[in-house]
Amino acid sequence: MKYSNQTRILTAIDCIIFGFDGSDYKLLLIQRGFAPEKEKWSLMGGFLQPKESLDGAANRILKKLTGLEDVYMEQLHTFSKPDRDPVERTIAVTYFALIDIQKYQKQINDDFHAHWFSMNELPDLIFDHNEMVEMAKSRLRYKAALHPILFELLPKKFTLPHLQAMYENLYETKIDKRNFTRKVLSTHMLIKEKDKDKTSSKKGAFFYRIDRSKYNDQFQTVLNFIPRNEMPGVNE
Amino acid sequence: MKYSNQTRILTAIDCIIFGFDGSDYKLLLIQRGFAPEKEKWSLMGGFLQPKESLDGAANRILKKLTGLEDVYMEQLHTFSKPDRDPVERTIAVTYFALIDIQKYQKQINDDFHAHWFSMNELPDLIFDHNEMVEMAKSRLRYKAALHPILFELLPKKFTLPHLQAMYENLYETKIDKRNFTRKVLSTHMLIKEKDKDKTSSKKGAFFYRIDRSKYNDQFQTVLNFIPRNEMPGVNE
DNA sequence: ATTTTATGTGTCATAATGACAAATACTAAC
DNA sequence: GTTAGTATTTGTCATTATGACACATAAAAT
Repeated sequence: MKYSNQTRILTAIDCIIFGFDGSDYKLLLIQRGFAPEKEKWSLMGGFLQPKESLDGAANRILKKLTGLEDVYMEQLHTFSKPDRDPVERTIAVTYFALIDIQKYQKQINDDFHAHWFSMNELPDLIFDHNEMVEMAKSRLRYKAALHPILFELLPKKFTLPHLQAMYENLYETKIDKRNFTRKVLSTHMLIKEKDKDKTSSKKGAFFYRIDRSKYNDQFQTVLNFIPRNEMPGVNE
Repeated sequence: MKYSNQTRILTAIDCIIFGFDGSDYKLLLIQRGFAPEKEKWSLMGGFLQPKESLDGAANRILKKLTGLEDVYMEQLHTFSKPDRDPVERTIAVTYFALIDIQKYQKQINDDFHAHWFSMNELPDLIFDHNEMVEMAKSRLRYKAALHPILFELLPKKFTLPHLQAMYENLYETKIDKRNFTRKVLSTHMLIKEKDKDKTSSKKGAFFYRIDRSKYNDQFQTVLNFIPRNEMPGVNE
């Protein structure tokens, strides 16, 4: 038994993959290997398979490109303009993923000619992928203003200046060190290590790591690391 | 030209339609008119048509049931378990809508045997519609804690006790009148009317209406009408 | 005139926030 | 060995936001 007189169409999954290299946000893009728009830059994607859920497909696609599993990923939005893919009608379900750029850099499958682009210097993308990226950036800014989601971009050990740079960069603002540190440490989500990162200063900055249980407990809590009046970019 | 060797499937749209009758949150459900699960309660839905976007489909479906247009509606999530519809593989894109329950005219279209159910006393729904409703409730609680979205449920004129009841009911908490009023009025999104609602007290409560321009300006702003520690239900 | 009932309003103590500058640890240069 | 240089680290104070708390008021009903 089937539903009669209804149209069946393709379902694509596209992944917006974020990284942070210490000073800039990056997006992982690939060079499309087939027509149309061959060799143009694109999000990593694929088609939904018969026995697969969307979450399953997104994870499959992310793993194919990066070799990684158990990555932070959430469904973003489903795009559906009738002519968004000139070949054939396709709706695209987008996911956005946050990965530790160090961890994944060497595992990238280069079949796809993947490349990390600075989030602020992206090439033109195929179809409606520019629009997808804009929505993902907007969602990231929104969510990061309220939840400690940016921690997903960090390596196991990181410093407070590193963390602060991540927030300053995302909201294009300067934050007072003392106030920022106070707020971050008051959550008790960070554990101070004994060693320092000496790469960026002579004095060196202490490493910290995430207290995973505190992090998970407080993930839903509405935080406020950024001064409220410095959040003009927060909207969705 | 087509993509070869890929599976094409049905795309459904399902709408979670919220209302507030002055004391309780309601969901508008219909009795499914065809097999399988005929006569079981269900969300209002339909299939995506060839030349239609998802937003277009959602609005079409909402209008067919309620007669209403220009309603607050946003895409919620796309559901995709391979066997979620026993007839045939279908992915379902859900939308949630907030409407002024007074504007809904049942006589407009009773082909669907629609009925408003209390949000806390819902019948069992077909397929994965229970899960959809749970996600919508969760999203509503989350978003309403941060943005003045519940105003979309209100009639043109409403009272402060009416507004407060909406928040108290959603978060199952009591809020101090004085503190609530202070916070709400400090946004300047409300305009006091000269007349009163006499239906719920002898003294009567002044009507207010929304200042649309202030409302639009501040919609993205992160608000805090509910005491933070009273928001255990806020998560997404 | 009195009672009744929901509405409308003000104060205070505490917590959170933003603004602000000096000392420190280490390296490198002399 | 001393000094200079640079990013890191840390504390105070004034202002604002918040939560806790109780009584007067308007209008209808008796």
